[in-house]
This record gives sequence, structure tokens and C-alpha cells, in this order.
Amino acid sequence: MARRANTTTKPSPQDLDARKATILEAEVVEHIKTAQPVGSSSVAATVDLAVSPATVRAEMVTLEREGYLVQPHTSAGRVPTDKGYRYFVDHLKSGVLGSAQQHQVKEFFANVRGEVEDVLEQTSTLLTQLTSYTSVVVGAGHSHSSILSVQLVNLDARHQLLVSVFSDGSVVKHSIIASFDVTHEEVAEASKQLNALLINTTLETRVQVPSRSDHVATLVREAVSVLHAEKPTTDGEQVFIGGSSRVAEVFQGVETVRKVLSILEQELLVVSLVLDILDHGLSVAIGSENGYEPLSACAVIVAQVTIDGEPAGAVGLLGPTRMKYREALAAAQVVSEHLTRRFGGDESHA
Amino acid sequence: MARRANTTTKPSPQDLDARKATILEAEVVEHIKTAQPVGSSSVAATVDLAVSPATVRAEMVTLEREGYLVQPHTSAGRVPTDKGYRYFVDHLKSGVLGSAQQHQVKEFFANVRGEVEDVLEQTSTLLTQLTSYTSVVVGAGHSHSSILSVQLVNLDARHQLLVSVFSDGSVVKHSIIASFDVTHEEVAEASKQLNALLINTTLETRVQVPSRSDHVATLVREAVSVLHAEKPTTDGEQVFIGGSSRVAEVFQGVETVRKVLSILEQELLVVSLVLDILDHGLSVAIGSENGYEPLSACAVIVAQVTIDGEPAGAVGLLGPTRMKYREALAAAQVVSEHLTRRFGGDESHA
DNA sequence: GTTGGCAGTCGGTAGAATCGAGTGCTAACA
DNA sequence: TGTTAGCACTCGATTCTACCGACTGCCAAC
Repeated sequence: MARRANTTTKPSPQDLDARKATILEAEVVEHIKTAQPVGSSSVAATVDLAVSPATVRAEMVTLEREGYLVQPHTSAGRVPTDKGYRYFVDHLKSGVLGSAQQHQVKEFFANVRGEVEDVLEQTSTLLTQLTSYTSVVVGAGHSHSSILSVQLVNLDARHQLLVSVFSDGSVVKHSIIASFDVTHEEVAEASKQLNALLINTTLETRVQVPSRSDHVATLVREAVSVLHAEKPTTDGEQVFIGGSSRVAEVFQGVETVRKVLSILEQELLVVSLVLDILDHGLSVAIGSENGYEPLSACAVIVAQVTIDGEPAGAVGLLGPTRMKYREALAAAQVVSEHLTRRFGGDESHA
Repeated sequence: MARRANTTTKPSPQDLDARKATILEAEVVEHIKTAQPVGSSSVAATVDLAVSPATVRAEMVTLEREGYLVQPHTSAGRVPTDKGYRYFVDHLKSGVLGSAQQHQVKEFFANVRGEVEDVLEQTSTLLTQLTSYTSVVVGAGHSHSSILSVQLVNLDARHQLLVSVFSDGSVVKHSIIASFDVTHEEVAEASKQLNALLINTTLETRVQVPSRSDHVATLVREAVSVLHAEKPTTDGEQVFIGGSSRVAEVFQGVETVRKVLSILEQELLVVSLVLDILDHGLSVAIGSENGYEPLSACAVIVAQVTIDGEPAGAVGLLGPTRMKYREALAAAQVVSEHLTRRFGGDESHA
């Protein structure tokens, strides 16, 4: 599994001089708009620097040598590299959402009903509507939540269902197959013991299970083990992906579309992609920065959602490296703030 | 929402004469293989009819007039129409899965562990691996299952969680927001009453709720109403879609890919697509037969899963109209049988 | 009814010519 | 020294032409 290679490339803080910066910015803006290589005269026209295309050209040579731009071929304009986009993003003054979109977000959060999962899923739809990029919403795992209740239910004599409720409002079920016939009384007793044992513990708490070999004790042991075996790879994060069809709008090559989609299919991978970016303290990963080769044509924007100041999830947007960073960043920002506000503390799991 | 238009087109049982049928079949087989228009000489070569291309041509004119074939342009070979594929499929002698794949399926079902949902999800992955088409697995809703247990849990004084366990092993949670502070004793009491009220009922059973206005009665009323409000649009079917990236392998136009993906994004729509096809007693819907214009380039194969003889879900495969019907039908068939066997009756929810 | 032969159609490809956007370089200029 | 106009040059994209070849439809002969 390919992992992040060169995120050590923290933006070198020694900035480009003002003119180079302006030119680079114009280059990026124009390329994002047109998807075409952009040439010196076009830059000279869009920018208020009173310089001629020739001067711009001279600067562009430098910018190319320093790795901010590339020329697809001689006699073409330049296209920003990942490094070029990185500079652009790092020097982007944060934008605000259009007022129509502001309103749409407010409206949305005023009206969503339902369980946390439903809200998160619909949030991912909201995000793609706002930006027309593919969106990702990651909900926190509950490994740090404490257990409010566990209950063992008899499906039939040999099959029991362990239903656990966590303090974050999540509910998890586990099947248990008994090797002996279990009576309702035994289930009830095991249920009672499990509650005594597990309530107010977390999945990380080691508990003392009964060592007796009677039916009830066996059930209890089995239940605890199956509960604690809960996916160790992830913290049980949930992920909701919205607007994967946007991938096909945003890239013109079927092959790129295929590669990106096949990454999106692997939810675990998407989760770790998003969390990795956050871990590195970034809010945008551009091209190769995201560490997955099939996503080298993509940029990923993330924004964290917190509960009581603790990281508790994230929203993300996935688009082409030439995505509309300002708008997308603003959207991710605003939506993550709304989510934080909703789940953040006082107003809780509605 | 566009719905099925012309599924009245039951295959006309008056068959084509033997030679036309052979030619049509050769045409379809060859086109599936090459994705190119296929001409008379190519047909004459692959088929054991001892006739010349000229004769084949004469027949092809008829087949085209009757709507089984079309010519993309003069001086090109022919391509099957939806009607042509339909004839082909209706006269397909059912194939069997390759032995390697047989083995893969056996292996898979011998080793899958986990909850029903996990099994279904992994099954969808299995199906795309077997066929390299996008797969759909629909799990039945639980509206007909009876309730084994309900439990009200206090998240905090104002927020309760209603956790219901159904006889099919599914667990559903509902949030309740109280308009007054609720004590643990009240929750426990409400929980007890809810159990008394709801156990062994189904979601379709009307129950008599207490009309008193104390806290406990209010909670009980609220819980029953929120539980019975359970998504009326669907029966709460679950759907798992595997291999959506295959869409981009199978169609060359980005626009087609986009259209198909945007259908796949709408899970409700996918469910009703699959169930509609089954309702019409079909196992394959070709092109326009599926009733969704964006899927006019697709064929959908479905196979039902039953529990105790009752329909309880389905597996499906979505590919281009020129898909490998025999293999795909065999795969869907075999997998649905395995699922039926697993969940069918004796061996239950593991 | 079948077939070989043949003229005709038309998409696809290859090559040549052309266009034009954009460059790098250089010499002149402030 | 930095800036600029001018200019030759490069090279992808577009257009055109010619041509090939895969088919067909038709017809006359078998």
C-alpha cells in the first residue's frame, strides 16, 4: 500500500519575490479557469503589473527552473506543478462562501433530522452540491466512548445477538454462536452480568471475565471477547462518500476516472487518506502529496470536526489539482464548523 | 423519476427460423467479443452453416428490418439492438461457472465471518471479482420481522436512544429528544413498558399506547411513534454496491460513465431498479428495458435470494448491453444460491 | 434458394500543408 | 542592470486530400 512519500516538502517560507508571486498566482488562476497551458501574454494581460510579456517570460523561465511551472512542450504556455499549486494555496487569502451557498448550508443544518449517521451522509451530499466535487465525511470511531448499555438477545437457542450502546450514541451488534443450547434465563443472567462488567468501560478497558465454565460464564466470556475484537484496524470510523460521479465530470480520461474510483471504493483507504492529511497538519494535499499514486491528479481538501475540542471526524473534498481551492476550502471550513457546532458539546446527538 | 416504459415487450415466442437464429447468435457473440460491428463474412466464417456471406447478408437484411440488428452506417457491419440481445438471452442455454470461480465462491462462503451486513457487503465484492462488472446486493427490509427486544437508553437527561432488535437479527436505533428531564428510573420503566407493548409485534402491527400524560407514558408514545415512522419509502432494504470503478472500465465515454455513476449514487433508485426487474419476472433487463434512460447502455442481471421460500433480497450485476451474459448469469445464480442456502432457513444468521 | 462478382459507400488512417500560439534569444534602450 | 520590442523558430492542432479496406446491396448465373 503506497503511502505518503514527500510530505516533508513543507512550503519553504522564503517567499518568491512579489512579481514572481503575482505571476505564479495569475498562472494558477488562469489555468484553473481554462484547463489550458497559459502563456506569457495572457498573464501580462490579466495582471496589473505594468510589464511586457517578454518580462513575464523571463520570470517564467525562473519559475520553471525552480519547479513551480512546467511546459507541456516547447511552444506551449506553462502549467502549474504540484509545487506551484502548493505555493498558491499557502498564500491564498481565505475566501468566504457565496451568500446563496451560505444560506443553503444554514438551511440544511436547520432542517436535518435523524441519527448522526443520516446527518453525516446527507452532509456529504450537501458538500458535493456546494462544490460539485466528490466529498468525504468521516465520523469518529467510538473506541474512546464509554459503554452505556449492553444487552444479549436470544435469536434462537444457538444464536445470540450482543447489542452495545456507546456514550456517543452509536450502537453496535455482534453475533454469538453458542456451542450449546441457551435458555432465556441464561441469556438474561449473562446480560445482567455483562452490564455489571462493562458499563462505563471503554473498548480499551481490560475487564475481568468469570473463569467458570457454566453456560452463563461462557456466554459472558464470548460476548466480551467478540466486543473487544471490534475492528482493530480502524477505530470503527464511518465514512460517507458523496458524488463519486463527479469524478467523471472533472477528469476527461476514462483511465484517470477508473483509478480514482477504485481508490474511493476502498473505504478504509479513504479514511486513512483523510486522517493522514490531518495528521500532517495540512488542510490540502495536492497531487503527489497525498501519497497515493492513483490520486496524483487529485487534490484533497480536509477540515476537522471536533467534539469538546477533541478531533472527532472530518470532512473532505476531492477534486482535480486544478480545483477551485478558495471556494472548496471555504465550503469545507463552513460545513465542518456547522458539524462541530452541532455535535460539539452543549447541543448534542439529535 | 423515469420508470419502466416498455417491459411489456415479452419475448415473442414465435422464434426466428433456425438459420436466422444462428446468424443472430453469431452476431451477438462476436460483437460481445470485439465491441465492433460485425459483418457477413465474419459471421459466415464463425458459424458452421455451410452458406456464403452473400446468403448471410440476405438474412441480415431481414434481421435488421425486424429490429434485431442495426447498421451504424452504410458499409459497416451490424450491431445487435436491445431486441437482438433479448432474443439472444432468452435462447441462452444456461452456462456454468468456470471451475476456478466455482472454487472461489465455495471458498468465500466457507470463510466469511461476521454480521449479515458484512457478509452481504463482501458478497458484492466477490461478485465483481467473479465477473468484473459492478455488482449490487440488496438485503431485505425487516418490516415483516417481529421485534425481539426494545430498550431505551439514557444518553443524557434530554436525549434517549431507542434500540430495537428484530427477529432477523437486525438492530435499529432511534434518537428521542425529550422535552423534559428524564430520570434513569423513568427510562427503565418506559423500557419495560415498551417491551411489554412491542415484543412479538412487527412494524406493521398497530399497538395501543398509553394515553396518560406523565413522563413515562410520553416517552413510550414518542418511542412507538418514532419506531413506526421507520422509512416508509423503502422497507429499510440495505444495498451494497461493489466495483463501481468497473463502470469506467466497461464504457469508453466519460459521459456514459458519469450518467451510470450518478444513478448508482442513488441507492433507493438502485433498489427499486433491482426489485422492479424481479417484479416483472425477469432475470435480465437489457438497455431501455430497465426503464432508466441513463442506463440505456447497460444491462442488469438479477437473481433472487429467498429465506424460507420468501423473497428476501437479491444480487445484481450491471454491465454494458454487450456483457458476457452467460458467465454473469451463472455467477449471479450461483452466488444467490449460496446466499439463499446460508440464510435460507436451518443454518441461520451467523 | 444460393452464390460469386462487382460497383458503391463510407469510416479510418496517413501524409502534407498550414496555422497560430508561444517560446527563447538578441539587440537596443532607459 | 533591468526591460522591452522584434524576430526566428518550434511544435501541437487543424484541415485537406488521397487512399485503403471493410462492408454492403444488387444482379446475373447457377
